[in-house]
Amino acid sequence: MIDLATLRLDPGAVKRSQAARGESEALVDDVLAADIARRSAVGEFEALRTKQKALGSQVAKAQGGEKQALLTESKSLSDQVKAAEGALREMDAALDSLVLGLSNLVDAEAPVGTEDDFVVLKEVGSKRDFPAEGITVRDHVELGELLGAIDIERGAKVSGSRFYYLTGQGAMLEFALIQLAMTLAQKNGFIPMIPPALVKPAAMEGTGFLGQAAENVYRLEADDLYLVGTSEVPLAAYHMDEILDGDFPLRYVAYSPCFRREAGSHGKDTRGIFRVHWFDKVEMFSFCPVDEAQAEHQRLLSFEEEFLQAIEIPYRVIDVATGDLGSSAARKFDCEAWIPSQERYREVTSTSNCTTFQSRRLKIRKRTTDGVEPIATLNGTLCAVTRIIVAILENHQEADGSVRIPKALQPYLGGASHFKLK
RNA sequence: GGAGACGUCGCAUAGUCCGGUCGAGUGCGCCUCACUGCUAAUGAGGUAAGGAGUCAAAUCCUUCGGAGGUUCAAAUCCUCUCGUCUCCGCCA
Repeated sequence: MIDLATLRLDPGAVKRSQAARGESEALVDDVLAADIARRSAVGEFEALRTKQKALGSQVAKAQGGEKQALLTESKSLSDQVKAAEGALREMDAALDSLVLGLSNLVDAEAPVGTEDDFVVLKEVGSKRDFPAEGITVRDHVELGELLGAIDIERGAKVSGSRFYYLTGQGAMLEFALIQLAMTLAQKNGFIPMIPPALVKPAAMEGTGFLGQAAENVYRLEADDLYLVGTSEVPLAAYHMDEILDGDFPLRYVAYSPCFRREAGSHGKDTRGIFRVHWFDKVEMFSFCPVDEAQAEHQRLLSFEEEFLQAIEIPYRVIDVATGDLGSSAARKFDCEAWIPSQERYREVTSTSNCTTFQSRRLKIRKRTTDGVEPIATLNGTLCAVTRIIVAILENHQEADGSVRIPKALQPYLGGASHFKLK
């Protein structure tokens, strides 16, 4: 949620942000109008309520005929108060729904433009020259079959398209990745968490996933619960309605399943496990003071890079353009791993600085010497298991279809150096 | 799933039966000041959030788990709901 005080002061800035995202500028004027209407309704209601309260205490003390007269007066006032309160509630609701439609203010540093206008910040690691090694590149589906690591056919049989089984070495690889990710995160000061993957509407709404992303969210009608698409949701909502004390940044790392309907991506990445309806993920989340948020964002990015480097995957980092940011994000960096079978970089991690957008919605603040203030929230992927499996299998494949295990993962896989053919 | 108890300002609690004097008392914690060489102890004062308003104040409004209702008036009465605890049932 945008800060209304800021919006009143500088509506132009909000309009520019909306424009940069390719979203409605007119909405800003609508919000301003609704805000003025609401404030006048507040005044009316409060004036009447003050009167009613004063009269009420007179009623309590009065006797006999005087009391009857006061009661009559009070009765008619009561109707006016109810009407004024009703009007105020409508104004409140109208303003709320308008404000919730506004996306976060984009960071001034973020590249302006649409999806393709991202800026490549750097490329790290070296891509293998497979032809030079005499290797015909196999994609992860083929490798997964040869290794007995991924069973996509049966995933489809049991659950439908975009579902899979990890089997044997594939299943163990997931555990190894999680262990490595959680270990690195803990070393970096994150508190490990296993959060619930089903959440109430307030948590989903508060993290901004019921806006433009709503069509990608699974909802359990019978119980009014949502399946989370990322543990960002339960982690952000963990401190919902709380005023935080103590040391910042407050960092959590969670392992959870993630569920996505992939409604808008029919026909995209239909092969393999690159884009699936369910996968497991290790996600970082940080609560931090506003003036430290940008530095913390860089740190989250560096933790993502640390992980990719540990598993020896060539990648690049992109600064995502304003038009491709989620509604909560002010700025976003993606790490894209090199995928040999596609001969291009593909997103494997993403880190967003949501500034105070989520914390305002979720009513999370931090205590200061004189009062409270909103806090910034940031999130970042540490390991999206399926995509990392794709990257590992393809980048570390050998001529016979076996796959080299990067050193950092070996301790979690019984010290083995390779995934062997089944 | 069944039976019962409970949910109040950081924590613990009073107030609810019998509606107005309750935005709400007390203890602890915390902050400021006084006193003491320091600490402790003691004394005095202060100590929720959100909103309207203002240069800033004053002041006013909202909130007693949540949502509705009754009433001139609700922490207090009614309904529903969520959560916690105890006991029973079922179960990984």
